[in-house]
Amino acid sequence: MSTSNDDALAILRDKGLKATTQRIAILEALMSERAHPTAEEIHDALATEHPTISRSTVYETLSRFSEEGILDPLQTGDGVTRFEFHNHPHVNVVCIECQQIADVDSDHITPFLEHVRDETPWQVLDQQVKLRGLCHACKATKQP
Amino acid sequence: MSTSNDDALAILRDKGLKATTQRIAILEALMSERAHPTAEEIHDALATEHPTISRSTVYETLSRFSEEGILDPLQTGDGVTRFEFHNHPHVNVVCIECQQIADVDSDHITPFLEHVRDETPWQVLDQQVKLRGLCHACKATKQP
DNA sequence: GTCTCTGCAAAGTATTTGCACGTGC
DNA sequence: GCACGTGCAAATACTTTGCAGAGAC
Repeated sequence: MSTSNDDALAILRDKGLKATTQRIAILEALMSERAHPTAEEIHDALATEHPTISRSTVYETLSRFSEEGILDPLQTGDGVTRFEFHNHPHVNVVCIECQQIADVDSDHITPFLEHVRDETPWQVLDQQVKLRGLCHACKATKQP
Repeated sequence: MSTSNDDALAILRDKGLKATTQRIAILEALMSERAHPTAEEIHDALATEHPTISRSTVYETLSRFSEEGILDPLQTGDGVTRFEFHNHPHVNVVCIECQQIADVDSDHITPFLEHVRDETPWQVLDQQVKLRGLCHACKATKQP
């Protein structure tokens, strides 16, 4: 039993979700990934270890996890939903050329979000800061 | 000729886009709307005045306008893309119950975004801050 | 006159649904 | 044992494409 397996198990238990093989596999995959995979990519990535896992299970599991706040869904504008493991507040930067996504940590995020939460009369549950631009490689390609 | 018509015309000219009846209609609709309509909603809204406008024209025009920075596309998580006229930086708050969207202005946004731009090595072209939560009405319904 | 835009229908793609079976607790 | 989760296939919904004709400049 790996550590990440135990971690995944603990998270599921904590949320009162049944710890099935598939859910643990999906959660482990997302915890170890630094990428921001799509439902399809996760499905394909699990195909080797779990050849029988179905698309609907992956979709169902990902949306369940998102509801529970275990994952953050992220829409980058290319029509597919990407997922990342829910971390401390951070900024996602999306490259408009290669669709790559990176995370930026900033000390300014938390105080900023607190300000905004004070300024809206709504009850805020979740937040997302997204930048669009050009990554190193694509910037270089565009300006030779 | 209404003022908003002239405004729309000026924007199209400025971007070097041909000023067709359909484009002016779509742009006017989005400039006067305080809402954040979907492509379908825009198509339906224009049906009375322009019964022959087609879905593909609306989609094509909206994505063209987004490319040019005239509009901001906004994905709220319900699977459809919404559009708003490109304003000064602001925060979008999305109600997870009724899918309503509101805008929040905050003096803290611009300085915050400047900080983040300094903290990433990427070339930032555009930014979006999105909060998810409960609007007044839905909050009241949830906590009677 | 030229080139871009429009409209139609048809295709493509991500995601959801219904339902029978299987599995964790 | 019972509820919840899974897998399959088919359906749905949003968006895109190809192409002929029309309209802006």
